[in-house]
Amino acid sequence: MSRPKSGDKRQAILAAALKTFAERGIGAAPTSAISREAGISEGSLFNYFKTKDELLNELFHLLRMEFSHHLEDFPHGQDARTRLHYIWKKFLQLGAAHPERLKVLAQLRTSGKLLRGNESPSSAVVEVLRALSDATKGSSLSSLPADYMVLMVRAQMEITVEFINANPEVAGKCSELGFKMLWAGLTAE
Amino acid sequence: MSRPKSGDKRQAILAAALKTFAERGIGAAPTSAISREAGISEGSLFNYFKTKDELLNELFHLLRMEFSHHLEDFPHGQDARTRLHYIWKKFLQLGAAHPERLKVLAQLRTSGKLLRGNESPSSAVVEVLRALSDATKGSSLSSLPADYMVLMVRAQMEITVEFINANPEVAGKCSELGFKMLWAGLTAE
Amino acid sequence: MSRPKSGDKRQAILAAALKTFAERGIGAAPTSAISREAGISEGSLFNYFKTKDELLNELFHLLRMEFSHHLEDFPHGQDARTRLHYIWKKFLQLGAAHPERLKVLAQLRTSGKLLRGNESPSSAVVEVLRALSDATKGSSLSSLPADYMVLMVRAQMEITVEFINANPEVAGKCSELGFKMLWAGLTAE
Amino acid sequence: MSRPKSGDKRQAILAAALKTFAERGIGAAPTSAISREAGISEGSLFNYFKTKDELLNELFHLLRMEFSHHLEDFPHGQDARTRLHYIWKKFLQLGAAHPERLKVLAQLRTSGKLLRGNESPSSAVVEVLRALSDATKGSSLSSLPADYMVLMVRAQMEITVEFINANPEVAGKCSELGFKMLWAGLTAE
DNA sequence: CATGAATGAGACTTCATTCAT
DNA sequence: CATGAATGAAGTCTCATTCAT
Repeated sequence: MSRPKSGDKRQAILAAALKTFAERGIGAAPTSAISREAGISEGSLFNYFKTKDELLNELFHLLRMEFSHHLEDFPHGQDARTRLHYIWKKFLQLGAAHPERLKVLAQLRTSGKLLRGNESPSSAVVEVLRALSDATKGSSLSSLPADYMVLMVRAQMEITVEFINANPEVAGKCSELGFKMLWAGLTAE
Repeated sequence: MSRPKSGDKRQAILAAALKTFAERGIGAAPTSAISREAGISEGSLFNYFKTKDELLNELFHLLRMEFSHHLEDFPHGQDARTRLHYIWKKFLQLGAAHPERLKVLAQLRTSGKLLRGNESPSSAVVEVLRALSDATKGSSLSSLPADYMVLMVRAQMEITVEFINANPEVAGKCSELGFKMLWAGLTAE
Repeated sequence: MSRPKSGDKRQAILAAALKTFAERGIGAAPTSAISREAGISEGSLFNYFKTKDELLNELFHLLRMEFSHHLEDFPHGQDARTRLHYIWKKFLQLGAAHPERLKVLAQLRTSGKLLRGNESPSSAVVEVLRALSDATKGSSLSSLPADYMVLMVRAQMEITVEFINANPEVAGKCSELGFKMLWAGLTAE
Repeated sequence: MSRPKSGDKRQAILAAALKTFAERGIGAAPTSAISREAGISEGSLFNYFKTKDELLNELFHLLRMEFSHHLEDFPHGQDARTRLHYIWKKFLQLGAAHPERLKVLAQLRTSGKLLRGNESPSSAVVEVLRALSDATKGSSLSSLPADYMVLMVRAQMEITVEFINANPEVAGKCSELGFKMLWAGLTAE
């Protein structure tokens, strides 16, 4: 991570990148469009991010981190289902409020530009891991790799957000029954 | 008479595109690299595909179709679980045998270059729909949109393939327990 | 000039070239479009014309010659004004009937692809020369180069045709008064 | 602050385009040749002109404007013949001094790439219009469209320049008698 | 640090021409 | 002779990145 030169400007660039990538797709978003959107000069962008790839990686990092900021009233003491349900609902809320974030995250993941090391678990993921561990305690599923189950959960949440954004009229039903499916799967047997 | 436009060459281009996209990512795969890989001249590619976008779409179409060709001994008469399990296993087998196919399919889906009409359900999807309809009959899940459930199933299969390719040592366990999770979710209550 | 292989096909190509050039402009008219318009294969065109430039030159030649075919009832015995007026009217008639011909002729002249030798006077030009020579006999204008005056006459006819095609409602007036101007100029003093 | 976008460079590009178009024809003049001639990189050209077509249009505009700059001692108060003769001579002078300018202007006009709005009359044309209006006052020619007569005058001047450039030894004669023809035509009757 | 002009390596695509069939 | 697939040079334009100011 590079040392901030002007935190504001750095944030502005990342926000501009998010917006531009969401609107035009990563491959079709020139750095010039990002800097214009950020209100800075073309050259300045490269004072904050050495290359476009570095910007991509830092944006990816930021988007993953941001989710954790929304877990402030996480119900730490409660049972696994309650905790997982909390994360599920938060994820869906954020997906509805900022559809572009997930879209860009998905693009970034398939872009082939991400460096290793961006994959260290965020605090949200840590909570998911704990909840999953509790949920599957004693079941045969507890022998599955934790990473695998996290991916599963994330995939189901992402699909649900995507579908709801495309079909808002079924938001309630998908949210409710989607979680029921998820939980039933996790507690199989 | 002139040299006939060769089906072989067309296939060679599609295969070269698949390979190049898998290796370098769609956005970073120039048509020149594809034609070189296919062993033809740069101009020839455009005798077979008017545009790079057209090539993308036809490759997408091909990859989707190909999966259906592997369903020849599909157990039509059997119960829903058996039929879905068959598709799950086939998907995992193909994912293991041709990891690049799924990677490229995912890239194509997020590329933003696909035309409408490429989205009509393949015969594999039709079977999934039927199996899901049978599986959820009488459950509250039957009120979920069919599209949503198909996306769910696909997502879970893709995640599983991806994880197995990255961690081959847990292939058996993930395949078995992954399907158990999926089925338990689908038959909730 | 090359020996005809199939006169019909040769004519078809020239006609197709005329049409295509008129519709799209010489620079934007690929040989493939011409051969398609002519109903032959792309390669065949080059059996009749070694290069595109050769086709251009032969078309130019043809268009110039064709005008002369329309002078069959040329009033050979009459006075200079009558003869020149005959040519003026014929030129305007043909220009109205086949606007694309003049358009293409002008394009060919400014294309920079014409070989020398295409400039030998057509029989129409010969008649113009004679009429001009008679008209200026005894005037100071007779000391002007004959080529210069021919160019002048042609330019005035071309401008008139072009203007009439763009403004058909003033065809009669421009035809009549345009010739009056021309003749008055030629008989100055 | 950055290097300012230099007016000089812009002029250099326009001059290079003029030269390259004159030498090779518009259609055969690649932007790479223009930028090389201008002494800049291939990409830089597009910093000054978004498109080759834009360059064409701006060059056309420039060439038309430039002519008007040479009318500074235009004899405004004098009679129509004097004023028209002044324009005739200026046109011939400039045609002799810069033969490529007229060649390129003619090419641009027939290129089919000019935008509307580039067609508003230059100040030179305005003066021609006034002179023509005065010259034909009371004659039957005054009923001709003004545009038509302007085209006529321009065509005669262009032909004369072209002929003189090809045959410099008759420059004086063509200039003098050419104008006599023009004027006699305009004042017919 | 900010700026944006300059760069030049490619990207995609077109097209005249050739030549195997 | 006819065909049209194959070619590859060339064309226009884009864009990440650099660097003079």
